[in-house]
Amino acid sequence: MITIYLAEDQSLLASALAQLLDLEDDLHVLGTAADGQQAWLDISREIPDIAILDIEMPKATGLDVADWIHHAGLKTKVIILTTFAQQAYFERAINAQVNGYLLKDLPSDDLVADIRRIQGGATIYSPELVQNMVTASKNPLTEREMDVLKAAVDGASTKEIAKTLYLSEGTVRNYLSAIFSKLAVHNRLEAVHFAQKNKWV
Amino acid sequence: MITIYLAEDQSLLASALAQLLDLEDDLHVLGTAADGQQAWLDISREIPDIAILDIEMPKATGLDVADWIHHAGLKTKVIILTTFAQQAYFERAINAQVNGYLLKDLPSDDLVADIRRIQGGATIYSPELVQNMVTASKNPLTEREMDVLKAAVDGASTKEIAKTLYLSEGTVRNYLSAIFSKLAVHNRLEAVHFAQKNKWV
DNA sequence: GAGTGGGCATGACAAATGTCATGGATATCG
DNA sequence: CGATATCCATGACATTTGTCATGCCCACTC
Repeated sequence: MITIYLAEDQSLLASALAQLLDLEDDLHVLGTAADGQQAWLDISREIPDIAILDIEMPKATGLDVADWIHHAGLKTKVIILTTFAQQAYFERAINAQVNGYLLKDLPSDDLVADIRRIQGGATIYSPELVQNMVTASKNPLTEREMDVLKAAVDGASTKEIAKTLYLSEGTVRNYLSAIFSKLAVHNRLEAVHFAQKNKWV
Repeated sequence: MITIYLAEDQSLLASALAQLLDLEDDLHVLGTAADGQQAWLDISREIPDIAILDIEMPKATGLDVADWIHHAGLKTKVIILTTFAQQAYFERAINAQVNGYLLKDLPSDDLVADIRRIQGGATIYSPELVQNMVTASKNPLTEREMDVLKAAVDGASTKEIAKTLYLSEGTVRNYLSAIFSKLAVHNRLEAVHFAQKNKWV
């Protein structure tokens, strides 16, 4: 019997999936949570065979929980189950040594099959993501440039950015100009769009 | 026996939900689709008792399909099932006279119960949304202002906007200024954020 | 150690953006 | 009808934003 813990903040999916998995003879859902904190509390106490974690959840993300499980040395195998193929997320998940990274864009039968294979020792990454890893546009911005860009996404003025980062206004404008140049755009709005599209922010 | 058609582009949720609903003695899932076009083709041919439609799908949204069902005068009852409580979506759904508007943030057992009640003639709107309808911020922008704002969201310069809308640059700047004033912001980036948050664009 | 390249920081200057006052057209109300 | 209000459109002006040349510091290479 494979014991499973499910953390997913969209109630409909969580409850549907929990019921469905429980119908399988060899699977048993120990519990579910709608936020990362609760998930970690339960997982660390019950030590399920498999933890299926959504990424975007209140209080703590699935990646946070994956880190904690990894650092605590639990035997629980971790499956990240998320909506989109986000490079940054994926890289972090690999570092946390998750056993599976699957997209919600797969049929539930496949998920069941993957759970069994992962329990058997396999590591399964969604093919789309592995492919992406090669082609994905690397972020060409320096750390400081990212600081400035992050400070600018919400529409803060040069003056405000300068104040929060303890820079002169000219410096802030210069960073932004460098960012535009690297991203091949010509104003903040376009730069923010670009960054958001690539999930840098 | 209540026949159901399910349109949902997230495969995992679609397949999980389909299996789950089918387990109920009095429910039967005729079919599923991952895009609006396919959903309409099937629904118009098979005329299920209930169509459960996600909103954001490829090719045609669930709201498009709801409109078509309404105008074709099918007996099929429509349930919109979506993630977030978006006022604009909700209003359009009401105009299409949908029989239910539910959020994915509810347990699957509740969904099953709501399906039965709707088949029995009830109309069920998510309480969050009805409440929102009262407090929701109405869009204070004029038609022309919206034109300008839409032209500006992708980072177009004043000159570009002026050209596409056949206005002088001064006029474009003036519209933007009026927009900022009405939205209580001070630059394009903030205005775009505001508009996107309220789903005006 | 000299030379090279990259990141960090700045100020001067040019270009784009935001604000304001104004005028015409149209609709509403007493 | 006149008074009032709203939307559309514009140009003048002030402010903010974007570009460029420059200098410093550090790491790497020859």
